[in-house]
Amino acid sequence: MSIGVAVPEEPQRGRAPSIRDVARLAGVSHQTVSRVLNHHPSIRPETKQRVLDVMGELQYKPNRAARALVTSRSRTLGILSASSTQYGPASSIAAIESAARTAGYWVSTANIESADAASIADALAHLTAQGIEGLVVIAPQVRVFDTLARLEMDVPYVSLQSTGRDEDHALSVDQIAGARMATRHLIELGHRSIYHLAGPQDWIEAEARMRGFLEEMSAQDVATTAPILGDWTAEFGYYAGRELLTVRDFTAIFASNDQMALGLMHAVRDAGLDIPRDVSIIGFDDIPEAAHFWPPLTTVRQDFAELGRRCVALLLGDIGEASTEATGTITPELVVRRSTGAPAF
Amino acid sequence: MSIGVAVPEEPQRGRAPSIRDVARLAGVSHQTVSRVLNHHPSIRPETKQRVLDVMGELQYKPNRAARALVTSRSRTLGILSASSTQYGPASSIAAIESAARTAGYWVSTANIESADAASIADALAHLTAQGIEGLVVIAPQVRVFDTLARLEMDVPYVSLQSTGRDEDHALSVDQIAGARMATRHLIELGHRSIYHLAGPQDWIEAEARMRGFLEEMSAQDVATTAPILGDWTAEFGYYAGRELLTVRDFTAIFASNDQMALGLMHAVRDAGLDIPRDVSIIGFDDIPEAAHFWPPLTTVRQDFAELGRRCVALLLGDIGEASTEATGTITPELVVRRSTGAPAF
DNA sequence: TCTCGGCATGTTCACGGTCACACGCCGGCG
DNA sequence: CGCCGGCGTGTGACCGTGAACATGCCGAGA
Repeated sequence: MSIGVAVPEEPQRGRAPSIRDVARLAGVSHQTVSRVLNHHPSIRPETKQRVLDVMGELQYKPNRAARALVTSRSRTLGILSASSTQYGPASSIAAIESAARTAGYWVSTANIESADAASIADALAHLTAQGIEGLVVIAPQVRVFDTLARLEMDVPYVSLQSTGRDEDHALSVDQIAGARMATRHLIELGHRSIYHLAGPQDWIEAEARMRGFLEEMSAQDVATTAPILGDWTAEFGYYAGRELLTVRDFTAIFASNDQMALGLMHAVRDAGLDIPRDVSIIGFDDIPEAAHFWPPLTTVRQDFAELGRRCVALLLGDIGEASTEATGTITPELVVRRSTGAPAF
Repeated sequence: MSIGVAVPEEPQRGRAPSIRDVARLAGVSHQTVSRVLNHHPSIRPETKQRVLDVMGELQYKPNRAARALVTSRSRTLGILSASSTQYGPASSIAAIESAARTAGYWVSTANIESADAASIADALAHLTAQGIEGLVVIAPQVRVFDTLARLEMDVPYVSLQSTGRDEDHALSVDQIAGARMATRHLIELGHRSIYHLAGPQDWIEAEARMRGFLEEMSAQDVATTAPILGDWTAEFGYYAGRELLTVRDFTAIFASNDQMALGLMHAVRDAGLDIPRDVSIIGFDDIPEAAHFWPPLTTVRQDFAELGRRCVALLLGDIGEASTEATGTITPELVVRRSTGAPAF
């Protein structure tokens, strides 16, 4: 297979039509055209129609750069993302893009490969050089926000978690509740020795899920061991599982995402054990593949798309575009499949 | 968990510094500053240094909009994407973004949810309204290119496959070879009744993989049945598998991507059959999870990142940015795991 | 009837860069 | 000795749009 490039025929009409071209043909001033574009109220309907007709005829399209220059508004949102190849982040990104587009905004993405300060600073510089009006961070947020502060950027940003001080802007997406649901499910099945395979702690979601786990465990008076800090990958889940199984002092594991759960299941099977008879495993996210794992994975579904939409709503509200106080809780949902069951003990 | 917005303290310095501000403080004309910015050769080193110092002091950052306006170059690449939540597309997108950034380009993405013409046209309009200089399509390309032609857009675009006429620009990424490798692997194991679960046919990759399958089958003189056209999802693989198993006149299936392979494996297990003893299954892509499926999936690895990089190189070459004739073949690689074996017959 | 205010529209300027051209200086060459 | 060309720099125009301000007209109120 190959890659092809194609350059369509060039109409050779020098330059794209500007509002002045439209104005000339419509017999009005360029400002009138500008008013039509911006839905100014005081325009006679017939004038407006005439202008619109000419615009259609000329295939006129407003020049974004000129507009951005004069208004000093880019109408662009930036996304700073890590591991954008994973289902969760990718879903949120898609939703953000979609919501932004609906609101007439553009989205520009910068991915970081490594989470070091230089890489973050570089991505951030790239985004701000573009004059983004808002920033969504889907990455190790703690470090990003540090960098953000150090760079003295004055762009409103959202994370998927309030850091505590910005509670007035908070929109609850209750991942803690999701983690508690998962944990409670295991406890209700009769498990008392439960491990938690957490995500990287500078990801606020990971931290929240871990908090939910610990809260529920202590609320139900179940003794708990220190969570294992993972990196979201199936690979890590696999090796962590192998490690854990050398001791095997547990009957269930709550993994912070489905990929790590998958790796765990692999390790458990490798050890010749049965899921869920010997070990119950629960994940988080409900990626589309989870229903087809072996066994189909019990997990917690989150609405990534809704998450993305809310991010955008919040940002735009902050920019002053809309006052959608779209507060309300997105409740995750427990999806019980076949990877969890009562302990054999 | 919740979402938080934060607006950092505003330095209230009215407006960002422009080249004229820099010029004034450096005691030169604004044009000299511009020359420094654009690395013009005829500048005395000491003048240049003075300007650079002032720029640092003022934290001067060039205004992208102003630049784009006067040069009529946006330095932005567009990505039109479908199913960007899948591993393959997401990986390519990330790679494209990274390569573009390195070249000083921005990337703007538009996702389409449904592949209907209206949705495609909308996304395309959004991207062109932004003045993109190049377009990467990761979507049902046939329809996109139709729309592109109908809209008379004059933006260079790349797809992951030459359409045949643009072979001069072709960069071979041999997916046909990959598909042939997969097929040959099955045949060499002794399989003679092999199904192919293909991807949507307006995705050029899907079509190429199917072609590879058919080519190899006929080259090896193995009778073949018509491929089944899927939609890339595990869900589809599962139902297709259930359907196929009602007849069970095959010993192996080549799925066009790993997700569909996963669904197939699920269906096979549901039928109480063993993989690979009763049915061998091979996928395509080698998503990171594939190694942890049950059984670990034999598949064909593609270098999505390299693919993305080449796309960008090709586009920039076409824009005239670089003349990187980065031709060369990206060869996919067969990864043999445990989901394939000799037929039990 | 005169004034005033609002509507519909036009004129001019500003936004922050780049580009084309002009200018003074200096050394080389006819 | 005068002309030419290149170097380092400055001047002014221009890109496409939106905002401030100006203008003419018309109807309402004094």
